[in-house]
Amino acid sequence: MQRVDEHGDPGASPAVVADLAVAMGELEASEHPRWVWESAATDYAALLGAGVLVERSHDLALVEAALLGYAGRFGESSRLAAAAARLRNEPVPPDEPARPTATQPGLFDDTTPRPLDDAVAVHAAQCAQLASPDGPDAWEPAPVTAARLRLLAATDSACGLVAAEMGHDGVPWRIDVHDRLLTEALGPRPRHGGRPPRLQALAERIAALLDVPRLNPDSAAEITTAFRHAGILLTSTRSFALRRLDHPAIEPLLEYKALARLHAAHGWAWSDEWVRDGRFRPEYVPAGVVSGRWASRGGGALQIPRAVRAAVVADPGHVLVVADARQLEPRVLAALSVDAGLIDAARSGDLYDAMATEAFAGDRATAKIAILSAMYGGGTGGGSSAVALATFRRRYPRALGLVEAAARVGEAGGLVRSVLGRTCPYAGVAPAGTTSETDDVEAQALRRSRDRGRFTRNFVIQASAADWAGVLLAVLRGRLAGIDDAARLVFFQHDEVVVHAPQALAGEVAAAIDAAADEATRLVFGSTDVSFPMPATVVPDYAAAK
DNA sequence: ACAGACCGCGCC
DNA sequence: AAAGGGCGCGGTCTGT
Repeated sequence: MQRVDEHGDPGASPAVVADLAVAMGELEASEHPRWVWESAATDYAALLGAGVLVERSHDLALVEAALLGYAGRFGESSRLAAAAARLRNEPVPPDEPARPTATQPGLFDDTTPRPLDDAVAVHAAQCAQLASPDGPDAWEPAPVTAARLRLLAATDSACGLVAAEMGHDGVPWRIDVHDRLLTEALGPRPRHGGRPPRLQALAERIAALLDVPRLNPDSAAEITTAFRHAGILLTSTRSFALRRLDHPAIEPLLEYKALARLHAAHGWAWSDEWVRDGRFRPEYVPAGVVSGRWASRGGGALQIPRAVRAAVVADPGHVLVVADARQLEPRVLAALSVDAGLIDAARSGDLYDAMATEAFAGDRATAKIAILSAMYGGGTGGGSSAVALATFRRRYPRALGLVEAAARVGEAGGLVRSVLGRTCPYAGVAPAGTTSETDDVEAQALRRSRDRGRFTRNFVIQASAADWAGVLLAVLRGRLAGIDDAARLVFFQHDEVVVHAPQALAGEVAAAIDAAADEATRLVFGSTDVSFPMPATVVPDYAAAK
């Protein structure tokens, strides 16, 4: 263990302790320092196992990743060993292949001496980079100051703590409720795998209606052939395309697809694999997505379908406090662009409603399409979304100007950053399937350029929204710790949090979420007129939240 | 037989 | 109605 100051300079010489978890627990209680470690994903997980919680950290791997991105150095390893080797101008050792966290050596079971000097050196270098950011030219929606980049580093580090704690605690999950939901939808669980009764019945009905014995509805090729024999040419077997067709097999096929999806992705096998002791325990990866959104490994944690959310039930005497930031991305666009009209709309609790009243003749759906098209790069065809986008351009010129500026930079091959300095990667190779032999080279280049523009256009918004959500999470974690250890974040999904808490604390938790949203807004956007409402509902189970 | 690409769909 | 951003995952299909 080594003490360092806020610039990363070491003070006294390293201390050797007999029991690291005990020593850290004592220091945490007496001094609540900012712990510097390679990665909460490995190091904090071990500490949590020993029952020690910490307040603050500096996550070398997460900060290294953010700083590498800021410097435009994508694809380089953010592991401590790699960062230390770069500092020493030595060859960078290859990353070990990813292993499940449980089997990774952490602070507590590594038999080799920890590279304490490496950690001290890399930390000091990161502090220096955070104090005077240095990176390639990039388009920024707001100047990325040292203060903003430091906030990004602190936020990613805090999110590392939240992710480790959520992974450790797990999401409350009632397998009996889950089983009941599945049985109601699919029929009883088949004993030896295979299709549940309702799926089998639907498959047979579809086969009969298309006159193809043993037709497999999961096979796009078989479905396409079967419909061709029935006189219908399919361009795709996606639900939205099928829905428009007129054939008696369509309705059971759509039903089959929905139920088959439930069975395959979140059915009994999923429950067997991912739920233990009444908790669903996925692994969260903070900033695992280029935009800084979280990713997850295993169990599809960020895609829990509405159909099974009733299985997320609070423990006896407890409740779930569920809150999502309403229309987060449009509000981020309003705050970044300082568009007077959009800021006006963002004063309202329902931004789309306000836009509709102001500019879309009261048509909320069209108002929503207009702003989503602006942020995602839609409305380029001649359809109704193009008309909506034209109205948006006229009424909210600065907002559209911001995303179009970001798109132009991307089309020209440049970099863009989020409000806190998260930086988009350079264009990679064209994804497979986006080229065809009939295209000439220029057409392919043009499409790549436009795809890139759509990506950077959205990146500015999505990544800045992820900045805000990360700060919210970091602030909320601190506020919850001030209420009671029993009030725990158990789920986070882009713009939504779920807190599991004793019933008596529900009101305090809801107030903490509200205050955390305000604080995040002030930290990220300063004194903006845009409000970021995050109303909480107190529910017994997740399905009751919306 | 196995690996990786592709598709489709759940979530935001 | 139409088709634009980001993911993870399971099934099929294809190439070796």
